Amino acid sequence: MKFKALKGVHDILPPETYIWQHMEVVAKEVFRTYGYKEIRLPIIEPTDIFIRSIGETTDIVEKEMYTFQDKGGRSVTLRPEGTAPFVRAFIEHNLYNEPSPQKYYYIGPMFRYERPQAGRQRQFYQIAVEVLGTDDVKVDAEVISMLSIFFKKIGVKDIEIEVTSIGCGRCRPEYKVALKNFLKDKLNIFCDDCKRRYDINPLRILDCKVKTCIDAREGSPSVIEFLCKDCKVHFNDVRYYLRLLGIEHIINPNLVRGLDYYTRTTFEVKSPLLGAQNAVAAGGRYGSLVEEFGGPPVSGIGFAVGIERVIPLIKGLPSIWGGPDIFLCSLGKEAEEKSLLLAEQLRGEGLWVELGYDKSSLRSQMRRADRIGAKNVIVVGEDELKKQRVIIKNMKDKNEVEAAFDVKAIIKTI
RNA sequence: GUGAGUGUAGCUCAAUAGGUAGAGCACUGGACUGUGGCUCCAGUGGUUGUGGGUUCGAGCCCCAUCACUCACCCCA
Repeated sequence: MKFKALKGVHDILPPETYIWQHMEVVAKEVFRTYGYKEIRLPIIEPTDIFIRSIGETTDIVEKEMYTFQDKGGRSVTLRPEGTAPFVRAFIEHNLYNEPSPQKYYYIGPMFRYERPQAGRQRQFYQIAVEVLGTDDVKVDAEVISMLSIFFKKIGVKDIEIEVTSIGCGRCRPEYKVALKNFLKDKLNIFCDDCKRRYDINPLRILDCKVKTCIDAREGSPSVIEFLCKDCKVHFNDVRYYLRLLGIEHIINPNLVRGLDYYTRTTFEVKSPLLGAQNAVAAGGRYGSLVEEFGGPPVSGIGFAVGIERVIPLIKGLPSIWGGPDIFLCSLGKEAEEKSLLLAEQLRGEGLWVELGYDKSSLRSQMRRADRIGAKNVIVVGEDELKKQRVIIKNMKDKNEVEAAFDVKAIIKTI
């Protein structure tokens, strides 16, 4: 019987784990300079928080959630996204009593029961940030700027930032009506999916890739024209600050977000180098989610980066993948014991030290040292023990020197 | 959930008209009693995804099933 990982769930092995670590280190460092603090959240939550926030009729809730009953009969769900759990925690711990705005980030797995394909798995990882407690447009711009700087710092260049505003609870319904009116008499031209979307989520028709649909929606009203006065001012300010910060971006009124809680600013980072799933990060403002969850009437904004989607965009491995500082070759039982002790002492000094564990010839130990990329080899044999000295060989320039059988002397020599 | 493609060694792939599975890389060891990379040699490793069927005989043909991949839907 051979066991396998579940469909859409992957092991992440070295050396890829080094890229993951690198990405997390860079993210944390960038976020720190903006004042973000880490928050660690459960990956399992009461089912209701997702239904209430993401939206009852969204695909995520209708067919993609890992939902089951626990032994106490509660309906629980592996989180399909992070904002709802974050808002739950924010309110539960009264974090709005901290100085405003509150800035947090979290890193971890999300779960969606979907058919896997390039850039999509059932367990996937996100690096996400959330800012609560302010409506200030500068934050919208700053969040997008931080995201762009993060990509720059990890060396991802082939990306485009798309921004739009989808209005608020007042103006969006008006736009929906106007859009449906415009599309109504052309409905027979559209593909089957779009016909279905017309009733469920007409905004999504704007995102359809079918050529006839693209032509048919030509001249449709733009969400931006329908923004109410406040939303319009807000969006114009976002654009102003993005320009001020010199963030290259595209205004895409057809940008569609899948989650119901978004209001006003939404944005997406795409890469043309990826497959059909080309969004590497996405986010937006959520104006009333906190209040709907029983918290104070504060607005929030955040984004999530899909780690698996960014990985293929990072060119080459960071050079942290080196070899051991020292490889100890030993010959004979006494030498093996002395080497074991010496290794522990050297490690205590912060060095990466490997041993030739299996009794084998010096040749074979040397070969092993070479294969794993050891920088130095120390030979401990009978002669050396007798003289209480060791031979240190630099593997790169092949030079050999002698040193006293002593940690300090060895460190000084290498 | 829908559609298409692919399944042979750890990895990349061979196997002519169906005749009983091979190479390179990797790994381990040797040539070189205590010195790596190069070279040469050897070894480990496969019920050809699985189960049926056709056939004297199936990696190859047929059916089913599973897995993986890509795309749709949808999304990070």
